Amino acid sequence: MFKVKSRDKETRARTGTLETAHGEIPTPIFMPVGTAGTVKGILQRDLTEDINAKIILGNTYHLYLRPGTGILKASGGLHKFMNWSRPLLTDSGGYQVFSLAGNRKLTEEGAVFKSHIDGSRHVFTPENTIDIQRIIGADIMMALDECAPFPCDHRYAEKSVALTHQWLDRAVSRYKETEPLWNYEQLLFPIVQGSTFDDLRKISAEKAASINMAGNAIGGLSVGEPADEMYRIIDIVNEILPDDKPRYLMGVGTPVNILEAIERGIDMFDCVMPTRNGRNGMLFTSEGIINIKNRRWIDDFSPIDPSGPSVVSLYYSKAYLRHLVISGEILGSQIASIHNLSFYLRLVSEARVKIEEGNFKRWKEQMIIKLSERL
RNA sequence: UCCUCAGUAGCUCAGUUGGUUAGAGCAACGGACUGUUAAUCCGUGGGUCGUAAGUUCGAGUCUUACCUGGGGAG
Repeated sequence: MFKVKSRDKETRARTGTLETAHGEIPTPIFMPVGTAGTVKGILQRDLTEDINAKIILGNTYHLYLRPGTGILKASGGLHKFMNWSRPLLTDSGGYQVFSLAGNRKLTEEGAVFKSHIDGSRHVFTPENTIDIQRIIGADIMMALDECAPFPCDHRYAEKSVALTHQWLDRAVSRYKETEPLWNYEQLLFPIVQGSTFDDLRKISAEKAASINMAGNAIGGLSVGEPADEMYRIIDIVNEILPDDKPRYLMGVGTPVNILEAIERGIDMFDCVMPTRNGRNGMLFTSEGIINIKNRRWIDDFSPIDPSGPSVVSLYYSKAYLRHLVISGEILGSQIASIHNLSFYLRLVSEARVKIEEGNFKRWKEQMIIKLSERL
């Protein structure tokens, strides 16, 4: 159940709450990515207490291959398995089918793919990805889709959308004819596709809206297209997606991307950027974006981020974090990830406050400038 | 003192029977990363080949002397 709390007067931005079986999620929200049942390098305790993540992702593809549905079922679902009591969302594996391009084949039935772990053959269908997500016990499940590559021609995109829609119908049927395994409600979100083609995006948004699920997702963006293209598509799609349901922009993005999308009416985000880029030395701070590996930080003993999105941001210096990352120390990855995730969570939290205060637009314009700066 | 092995990039080392602008890994420096196949990947700089002489059309490669280091003998 989604409730809109307040709306920005100048833009499509809004705040709200999404109720799930494991708790209420304030929106707009950023969801840390925890592919294999872990947000890489971060303890669940830090996730709840320091970062204050309201919901995290898991991935059907990865969890299905390892540890496998047997263990997930025996453990009582992913929440229990990983000791996470807040909401979970699982991606259907559609994106993996896309990113494993060389190793898969799409058929009407589903996606045939080879495991990146041992090369074994598997098939994902709209039906079995629902079944797997039932076993995982995700509060929000995603329908299997095809994430078309960019660039792709209209013909390919049209066929891809048709396949995604056919799969969507089947996923919805399976969803409706099955019960949750763990005695709590699981939501299912459809995914809008259509590459950068306005007509296909409109058709796809209408399709998603028509099946009347608890929320809707936009996929197939930030796959290489220019940011302006992405913003344009978001505008087109959000014009059509129901306003009283949450809109989830999958896989996005940079802090700037997120603010631009919030302005356009997006409520939910996920992205590997704060964790992966953090591990690789990229820090998002109130002072700008920094590459902590650069020599210039070698003797900068000021806090990682004096504005302190997390305790580690204030507790450790840039010079120390540089030393850790340069030395390949695990703690470096952890600190960078905790800081970046906290930065992202605080960014959306501030956005919520600004929307409610009625000065989102002005705040956003100022933030964009700061967030684009590279030090 | 003699014998022997070795000296090539900051480090550890490749470099065919002599044959073009001497390579690698690591380190350094910079970059990429957007529903994670990523503690990953890409790029750049850096060498009087221990020194000096010789042989040769041509020497990191062969010869001689010396210097430095390892091992051995006395």
